[in-house]
Amino acid sequence: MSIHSNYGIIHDLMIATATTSRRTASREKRRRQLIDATMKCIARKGMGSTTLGDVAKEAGLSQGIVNLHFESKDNLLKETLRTLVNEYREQFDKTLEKSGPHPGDKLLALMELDLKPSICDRRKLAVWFAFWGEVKSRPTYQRMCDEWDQYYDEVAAGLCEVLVAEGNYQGVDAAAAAHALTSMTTGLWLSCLISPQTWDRHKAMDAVMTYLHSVFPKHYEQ
Amino acid sequence: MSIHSNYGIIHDLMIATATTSRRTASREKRRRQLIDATMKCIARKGMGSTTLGDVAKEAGLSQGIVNLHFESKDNLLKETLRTLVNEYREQFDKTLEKSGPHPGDKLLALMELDLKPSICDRRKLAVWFAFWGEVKSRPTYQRMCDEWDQYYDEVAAGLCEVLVAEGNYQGVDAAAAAHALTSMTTGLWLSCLISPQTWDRHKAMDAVMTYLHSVFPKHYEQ
Amino acid sequence: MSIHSNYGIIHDLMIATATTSRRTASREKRRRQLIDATMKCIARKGMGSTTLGDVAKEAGLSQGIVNLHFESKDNLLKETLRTLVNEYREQFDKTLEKSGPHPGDKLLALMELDLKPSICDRRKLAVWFAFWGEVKSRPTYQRMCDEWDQYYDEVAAGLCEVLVAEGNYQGVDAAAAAHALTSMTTGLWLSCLISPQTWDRHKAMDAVMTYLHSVFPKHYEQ
Amino acid sequence: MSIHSNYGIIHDLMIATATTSRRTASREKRRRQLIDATMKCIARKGMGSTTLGDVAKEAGLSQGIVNLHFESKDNLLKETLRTLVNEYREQFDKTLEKSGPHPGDKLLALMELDLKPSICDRRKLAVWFAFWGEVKSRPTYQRMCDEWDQYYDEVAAGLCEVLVAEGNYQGVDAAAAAHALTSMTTGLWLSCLISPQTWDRHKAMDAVMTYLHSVFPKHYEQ
DNA sequence: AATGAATGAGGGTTCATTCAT
DNA sequence: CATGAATGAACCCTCATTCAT
Repeated sequence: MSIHSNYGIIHDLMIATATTSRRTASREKRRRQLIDATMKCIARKGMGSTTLGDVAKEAGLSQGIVNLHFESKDNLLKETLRTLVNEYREQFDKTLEKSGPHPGDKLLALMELDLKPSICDRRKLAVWFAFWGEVKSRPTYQRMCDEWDQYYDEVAAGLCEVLVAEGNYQGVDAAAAAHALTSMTTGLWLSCLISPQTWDRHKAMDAVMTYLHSVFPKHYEQ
Repeated sequence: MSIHSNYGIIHDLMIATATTSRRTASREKRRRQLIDATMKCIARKGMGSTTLGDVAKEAGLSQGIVNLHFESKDNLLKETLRTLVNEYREQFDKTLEKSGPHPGDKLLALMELDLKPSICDRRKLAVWFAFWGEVKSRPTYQRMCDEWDQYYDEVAAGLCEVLVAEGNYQGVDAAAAAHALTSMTTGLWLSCLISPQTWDRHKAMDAVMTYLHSVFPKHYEQ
Repeated sequence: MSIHSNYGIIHDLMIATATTSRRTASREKRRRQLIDATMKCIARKGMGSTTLGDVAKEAGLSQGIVNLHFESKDNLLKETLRTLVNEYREQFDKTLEKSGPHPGDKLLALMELDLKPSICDRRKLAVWFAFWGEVKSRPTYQRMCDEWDQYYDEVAAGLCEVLVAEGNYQGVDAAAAAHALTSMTTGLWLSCLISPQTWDRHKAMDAVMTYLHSVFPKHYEQ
Repeated sequence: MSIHSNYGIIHDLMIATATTSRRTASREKRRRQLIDATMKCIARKGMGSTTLGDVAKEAGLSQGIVNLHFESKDNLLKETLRTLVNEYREQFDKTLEKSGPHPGDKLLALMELDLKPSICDRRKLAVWFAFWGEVKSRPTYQRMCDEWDQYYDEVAAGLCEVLVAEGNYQGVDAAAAAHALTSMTTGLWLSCLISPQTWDRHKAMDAVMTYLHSVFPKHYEQ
């Protein structure tokens, strides 16, 4: 499968936020402001303890504001997750685009992205894990996360395939290797979240490099 | 560091449940019954939507029962996490003990444990992720998870060290490799939770084997 | 008491709407438009569930419009009741004026008016009953309804008096008979509202005729 | 149709309240207490302005009590209407049973019942009208009121039929006469509600007697 | 030890009202 | 005049907790 295939898998995730027009500009800005406040609250107080009052206060607005713009708390959370995913995806795609032309460069760039300060930040990670913690009981969350994961995996698998072919690595299942890699970042995020004193982005990057070097020794130096 | 060192790191996790005596036997049984019910509810409804009423109903008991045995909901959840960790630890230690004598066997056995049906089960994983989702805002949860992670990492690192030494693998940081491995299982769990139709325990095990084979080729066959 | 006396009893009910001038013509039109929308909403959703938002939407105008024209919801409702009463009164007076010259004709015409489609319509009746349902706790409503009832009763009593005198009906209390008659229409309205499948205007008219024939056999045929 | 037929028409209205048992005795008592409080509040403040807090305070209990016993405000109101109807029906049936054996006696007794202090009381009437005011937009209320009305009408029609036959009244439609009668009480109730200074039970009774005397002169004296 | 009725604080939500545009 | 975003009080409802039994 080519690296560039299936980039549109989660295209529908974008639709909802695509309606920003001149007339609704301020409306969209408000929504974004509230979503940002929501993330901050979730990071600070946890999902279960985040009330609409907290969100409103965090945004410097009034009680009823969330229901005015999102109809319900449920919807606010859904839109927050959607934004979280879209934002990540944007950075993901931009990274894919701007990184060196070689698949090896791209794969490394993606790993670096995952461990960049803007992403591998405890506050942001807390929000991701908060949503993942509800995935089992919230089909909507599951679907959104699933779509994104599929996409990420396919891109990573595509890149690994090229590496495997290029390096003529014997007995390496590109898809499995790719997923091992993407799984690793999730696990490293948890470490950063749970053990911030033991783990940081740099140690995490070391672990990733160890892996890359082991699987694709011809492409990645120690 | 030896494989068998520091087994006592999370010893204090055990204290709370160690007071089981003849006189309080039924009390402990009730507590356990309620904790089991709590896990079921969290898996089914999510942490935020699990009420003490739900737990009581799930246990087939009456409304006030939780406060009678746990004083507060907060405490119930804390004890639930403690139980979750302890239970995992017991299986972990037993696996470590019963598996083949060679560190390579033990490492593999631990990986297999993580992907066993009794552990890599969506309902159980949902509970883990539910707690992880609150880690950032609940120092108590963080501490419990942290202690456990430290332990797991040290054991895995100890095993990897032996492998690295034995295999004379050049440029492999045993600690990093070990953590990459433990991180991977977390990520694979998330995949199983989020994409049950795409991922299952066996595909996850493939990813693990790919990794082991790449990092420790002399110890693990494809 | 003459039939034409006391027409001015509820004269003050008119004051509020009497200020229509050229300059405020459009203002009055808007008010009327909103009052109509209010009635429609009350009929459809009930008084308690009718919000200013509903009214504005029904009128095809914007949220704050009602407060702009009526200052408060309370006031809107008061004006709605006033309009309801005035409208009925206009038809009442016109009927009284245009019907045959004989009191017997007039009395019958009034009864027919009450059971005309434009009045004995479930949507309209729903509005009347909605206000009557609040009479006990709203002195303003009570006063408006009371004034109107007094007027209606006096007119009806005046007509009946003439009939009693003319027919030399022995032992008939004109006032009581009149009130029995006006009460009947109220009850028949409730039947039309509650049991639209059982009751309609024509059956109701039969009941009225049965009564008229019984009390004033010389004036009304079966 | 015989007087005694179809007494069971609204029998199903009774079912809901028939579950009073020893074990639920206190529960039923609470429900009744709350329903009584609800009626008082509706009479005093109106249906739209009656909050669950008002009801609880009126009952001398706490906020959440209503939802504990009735699940929702909607349900409380529904049960209140049911109680209102059942209570009336009980008095109705008892009156029918205990009154003199002759249909003429029974019909008169029913009219007297409607104008008795315990029924023709402004507070109680306010509750009836409050529900009638919502009938159009609440099918449940409509159905309950409708069933009751059908029953009342059939009984009254049955009694009138006997009178018509006995008195050989020419050209009197028993059903129409009966309904005219029952309608009248509704209208008289409204008069008592709206014009308490002008109307009272006794004047209302005069109107009823005027009617009875006019329609069935051989059975009722002036 | 266990029940389950009762409490009351606090949540999500609605909505009359205000006000900048 | 008219709009519609914003406010914030007050509602219904939930639920952890208490307590009499």
